[in-house]
Amino acid sequence: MEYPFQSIEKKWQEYWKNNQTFKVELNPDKPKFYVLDMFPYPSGAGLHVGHPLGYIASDIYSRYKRLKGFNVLHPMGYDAFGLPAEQYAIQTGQHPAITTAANISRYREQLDKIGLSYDWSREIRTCDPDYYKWTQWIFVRLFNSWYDNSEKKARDISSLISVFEKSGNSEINAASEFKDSFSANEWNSFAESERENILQSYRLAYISEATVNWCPALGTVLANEEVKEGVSERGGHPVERKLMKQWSLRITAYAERLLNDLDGIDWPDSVKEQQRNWIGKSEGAQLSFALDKDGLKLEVFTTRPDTIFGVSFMTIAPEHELLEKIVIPERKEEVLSYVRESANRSERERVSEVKRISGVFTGTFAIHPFTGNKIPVWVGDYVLAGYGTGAVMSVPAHDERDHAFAKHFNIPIPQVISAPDGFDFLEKAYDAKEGVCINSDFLNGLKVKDAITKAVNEIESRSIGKGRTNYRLRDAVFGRQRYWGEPIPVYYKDGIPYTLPEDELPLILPEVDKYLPREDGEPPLARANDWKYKGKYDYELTTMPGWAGSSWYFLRYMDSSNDQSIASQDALDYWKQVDLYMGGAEHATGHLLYVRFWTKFLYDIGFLKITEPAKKLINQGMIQGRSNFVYRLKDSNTFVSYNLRGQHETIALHVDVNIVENDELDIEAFRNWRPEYSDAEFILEDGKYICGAEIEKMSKSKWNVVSPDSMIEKYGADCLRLYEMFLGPLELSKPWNTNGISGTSNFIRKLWKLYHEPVEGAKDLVWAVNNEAPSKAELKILHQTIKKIADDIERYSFNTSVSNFMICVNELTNLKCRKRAILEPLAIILSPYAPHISEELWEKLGHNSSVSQASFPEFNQEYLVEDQFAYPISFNGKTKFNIELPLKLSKEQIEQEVLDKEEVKKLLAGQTPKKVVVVPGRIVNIVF
RNA sequence: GCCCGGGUGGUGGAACUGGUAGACACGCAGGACUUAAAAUCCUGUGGCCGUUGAGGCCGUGCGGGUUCGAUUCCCGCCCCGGGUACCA
Repeated sequence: MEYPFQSIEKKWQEYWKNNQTFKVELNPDKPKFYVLDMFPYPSGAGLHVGHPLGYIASDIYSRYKRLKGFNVLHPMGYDAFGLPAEQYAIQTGQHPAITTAANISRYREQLDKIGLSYDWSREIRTCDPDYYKWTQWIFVRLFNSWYDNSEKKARDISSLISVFEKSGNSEINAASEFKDSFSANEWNSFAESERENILQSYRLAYISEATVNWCPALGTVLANEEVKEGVSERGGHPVERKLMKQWSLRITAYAERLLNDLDGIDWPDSVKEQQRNWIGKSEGAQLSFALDKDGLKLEVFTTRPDTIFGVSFMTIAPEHELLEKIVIPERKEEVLSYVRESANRSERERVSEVKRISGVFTGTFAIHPFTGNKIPVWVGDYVLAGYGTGAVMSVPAHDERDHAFAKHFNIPIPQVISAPDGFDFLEKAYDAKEGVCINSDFLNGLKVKDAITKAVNEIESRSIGKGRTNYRLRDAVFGRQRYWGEPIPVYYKDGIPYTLPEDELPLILPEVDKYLPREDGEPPLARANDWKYKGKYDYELTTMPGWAGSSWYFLRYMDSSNDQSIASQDALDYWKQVDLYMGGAEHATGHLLYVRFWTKFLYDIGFLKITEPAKKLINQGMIQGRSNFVYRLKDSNTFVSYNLRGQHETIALHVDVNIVENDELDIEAFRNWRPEYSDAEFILEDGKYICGAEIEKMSKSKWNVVSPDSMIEKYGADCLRLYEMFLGPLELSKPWNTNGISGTSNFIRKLWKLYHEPVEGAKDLVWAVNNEAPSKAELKILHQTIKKIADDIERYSFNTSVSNFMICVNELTNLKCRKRAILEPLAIILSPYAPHISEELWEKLGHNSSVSQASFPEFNQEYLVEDQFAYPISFNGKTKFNIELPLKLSKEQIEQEVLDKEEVKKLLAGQTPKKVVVVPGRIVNIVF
């Protein structure tokens, strides 16, 4: 019998569980290493073969680090609050906690079968009150903090209040939208509600009236990154703009630090770039244009103050607060109807009709601060209320959008920056930051970059405005009108929000009769009976968004059962931060930005000593599905094989890939698959039914889901692990094709046969490892492999490791090597990849502890030293043949030896080489 | 449009700092074993021409460049995947 993977894999999974092999404790004597997977949302569909890709890679890395002597923290848990469980609860009435728990146990079963070396004693679930107590705790801390721009850190709100009491707000440089100023006396005379209103515009967690993304179908608001192309990321429902009272987190206070600190972390460039774009820093100037009315001023933000002499009109957003005041009576009706029209445009329309140009002249003029010219003020929806000042100075010659607007409405396009010869300003704008200023008074002749500096200086010295930095990043809307999330620990007294005292946390999610919003539109938590703080104060009814629990979970694993704190100071000091973080690229601007934000906040309040959650991040690629199709003749139950389908009129139908092998349909299984196919007829080719195939997303509806369970049942977990790695580079997306798995399956059998041999009369293979001394050749193979595997793992090149193991086993098989001195180290280096078979071999080699406690063998260069090298001899760069030469020869000797060879002389045919390039140990190139 | 990735055999992919392109595997073809099949093992397998124990030419998306030598570096273009979208 060959390698019995079923029994052996089960045996070791039980061993690891019973012996708590991967349980880890603080150990100051060992260097630590923290490997984290992005924890999954446990969906009802279970894992498909794409999900474990990252888990396997990080597991290999963890196991490797253990062998290298590190104390490895490698935990797993569940992002357990979320919409699918709640949608299911709405449909069925089943409490989402029940569905979630069931899904979790299914996930756990699947994960266990893969042989992952998690320390399960540290498991967390974000929906567990012992966990979300601390999520709420962080919220309370955010509520009680403000951001001091001078010190560039968050500080306790009490420090702000004491400044207000002593000197009002004039000396405060805070991240706040509060514009007015007040004195200490005024502050002290304010009523409590008035004070709190002011404080709300300083707190890092605050409630405010804000335009939000409202999704009627989901009955909740969504954050910007949960909206993709005008529809909800989950479910694809339309999203509209709506003004609502909302809890938000002041992430904008951290914009600059979130941007700068990207330089210090080893994350994929694409993720860093996405975060940079999302934060969207732009430097320029804010300046005001006087209006020809009532002494009003229009504030604009521009990144191109160098083009200020090219302004031919101004544009303000339809929502601009000055609009009603400045529009002249004759135009009022037209302008207001335009404003109404643009307000009613849904987000989807707005996004899909980007190129539509619309706007209306307000009848008012602004005065150019330098020329004194009158400039018409327009309203146009291409200007966004939420960015900058909601108004722009339009320079059509040098800005694409202004150009389109000017062209559409026949507004002049004055050129102020020199452009290349023949540039047609009627056709498009010249927006490159290259050239010199022209027609621009004191800026004439300056290059763009210098002109920007000069213009800002001039604007400042004339007190028209000043240099300013703007960010695209918006504060994060934090409340969700949903049931299945962390309650926001806030109650209201006289309409003023107060947070619960920290020692009264957690605020437990109450039971409700239905998971829908109440009839009056209040969120589901309004249905909870007698749910009041101290029996009389209303609680906040929205819950936290999905990303709350995941914004700090990496810390909880460090000390997951601590009931006094997020984690003990010892644990935080020891584990510090994640060394390797593995997860999907889709979290680039959501989770990965929030977790950085919370980490910095916890640092500011002195809780952490680190400012970034993860040193190194790897995005594993997606595994796509490979769908199979059958072709049904129109209006019949007859199916025609792939290559014959052209002769008929057919419809392609997805067929379950699990009843197709190498694109050949299992006809019996197909008939049994669905009742309507039980009497299906087939038109075959060569006696087979061949299916069509296509690469698509792996999903139930496309019948192309391959589960890890079915692969493990058929081939074993080690084989699946190896194959997932063998598919290609970790970061690349690639389609799953089960066909190739026989390669790694063969490898495991070959490996087993290296340690075992057939014996006459015996049914099973017999243990065959001996204690003979290894040969030079065998040692060379082993040490080459040790070096390659270590190098591969260090650079996360797991696919090439698998090839290298194959090469090693092939070569040792050819040498019939059964020597312990070779095969024992091999079992260790293989164990991160194929832990079950390695444990079994390790035990058979006579060890009574887990191979995970062994040491990674030392690589010894001596075994690789060669004295001969087969030099490739090329002529004019083309390799013709090899010549074996001693490596100790000098360049000159090599050249002489090579030129003396008959075959070289023959190819030269009497010509004298112009040049001979000799790279010792590499190549000889003869140029003639 | 802009910003990232990426284009190598029939397929997945390899090639570390510019040095023998196609490792390893799948698939395919031929052979051995077998009554037969499966499994296993052996051989071959980039293309074209030629040979049948000769060899030659072409070849890493396309066009150019640098170099003794380019899949690798530079310039221009094409295609595919992902992100983003009026951010002034």
